[in-house]
Amino acid sequence: MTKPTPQTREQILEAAQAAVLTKGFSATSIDELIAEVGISKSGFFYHFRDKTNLARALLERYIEQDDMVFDRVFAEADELSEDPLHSFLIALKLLAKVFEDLPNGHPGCIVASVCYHEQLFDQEVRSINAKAVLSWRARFRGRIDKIAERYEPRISVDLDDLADMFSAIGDGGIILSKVVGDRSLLPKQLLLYRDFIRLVFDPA
Amino acid sequence: MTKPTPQTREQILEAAQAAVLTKGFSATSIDELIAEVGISKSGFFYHFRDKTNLARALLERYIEQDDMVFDRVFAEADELSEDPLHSFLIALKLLAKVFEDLPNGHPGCIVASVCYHEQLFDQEVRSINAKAVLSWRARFRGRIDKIAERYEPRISVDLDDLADMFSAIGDGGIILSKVVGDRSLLPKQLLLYRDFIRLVFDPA
DNA sequence: CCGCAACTGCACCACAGGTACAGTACCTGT
DNA sequence: ACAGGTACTGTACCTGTGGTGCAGTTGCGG
Repeated sequence: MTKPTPQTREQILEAAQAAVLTKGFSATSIDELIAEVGISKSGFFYHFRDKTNLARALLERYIEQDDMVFDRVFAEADELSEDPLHSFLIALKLLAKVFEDLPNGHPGCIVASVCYHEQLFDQEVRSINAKAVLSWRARFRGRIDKIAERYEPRISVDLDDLADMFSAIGDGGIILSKVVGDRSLLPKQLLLYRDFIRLVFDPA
Repeated sequence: MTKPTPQTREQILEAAQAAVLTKGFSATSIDELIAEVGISKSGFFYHFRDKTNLARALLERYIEQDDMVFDRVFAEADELSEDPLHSFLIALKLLAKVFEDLPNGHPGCIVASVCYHEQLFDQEVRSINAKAVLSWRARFRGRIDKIAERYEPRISVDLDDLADMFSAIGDGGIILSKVVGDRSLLPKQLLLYRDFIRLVFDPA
């Protein structure tokens, strides 16, 4: 802990993430990463046993960062309202704003990228990926449960599906934004999800 | 036209699509494709100038097949109801059923795959990809416009965003299904989009 | 001055993508 | 019957680079 956490490893991961999200995992060469970071090939293999190990680290780091954003946004929203519905609606608005403020739009979701490379990785990486999506479901399901305790839904909906819808809209919105080249599309989709939640639960 | 359309080319594309969707484009080798189809390397290069050319063909073929499904489903729905809202709701239900009936779930969306490989391809491929998403927007926007002519929306929504939401839910739902390994998630998400449309426009 | 973390340098191989061509089997129009 | 196109096969060859192993080095904390 006396060490400031080896930053070379972090630099490699940062470079790898950007490359993987724009060209795919296999097309991301180790040579290119070490050139960008300024280390030797052996230096790379000191930090990562092999390329698959890099993939796992990349995925775990992405999920961790993602969770931190969610934690922060939900905490902030909870401070602004005690009501579970209003807090959730505030959180979604804050989240939309976070994505809107990213200067070049959302760079891409590693979970989605891994999904479209699944046969390249071992069972463990795929299982980490699945666990991440299920943890998002659990997080949103928890919020929605508390909303449903207080507000009668206007239509009958499965609450797991409603929770999953966030992940779907998120990953789908990222793809939309990237493909069309319009970074406003992701936040707009999140706000549409917010409208749906409001229509389902808000009696007003 | 007397020829039954070279089926070897189609076999290559079929094998390539399955491989690309599960391992990514770069990890899909020409050697592996020709082994599966049972042709020689020269045979491959007779059909495709290079690998990029294969990618373009793959994308164009996917978009074409996708459009055909949409055409069929919307035509079927139009026969069942003259009302634009009801026809749209029927179409979404039919579409959910189409995906539910796929024995192994949706194999993946080439548009999304290309999106996560963009730097690998030239401007033309990326432009084809963007055009596909915009054509989905136009298709759904057309339907939604007709609904909005007859039904006053319960909340104020941007109709382009509402149209885009289908693409987002579709691509996001595919990822969800693939990652969690539950093929029911995609159709469930489509039905949730249907619920949203109903809540927005249906006065009942 | 020991020992560990964090590297560098070098050698190596398999294999993928791609090129170049010559040859062949079959079908079609004239 | 034969000219010519389509749809290939076979062979040879070249380049780049991904992935790996391992021996050696540097610098810093204790």
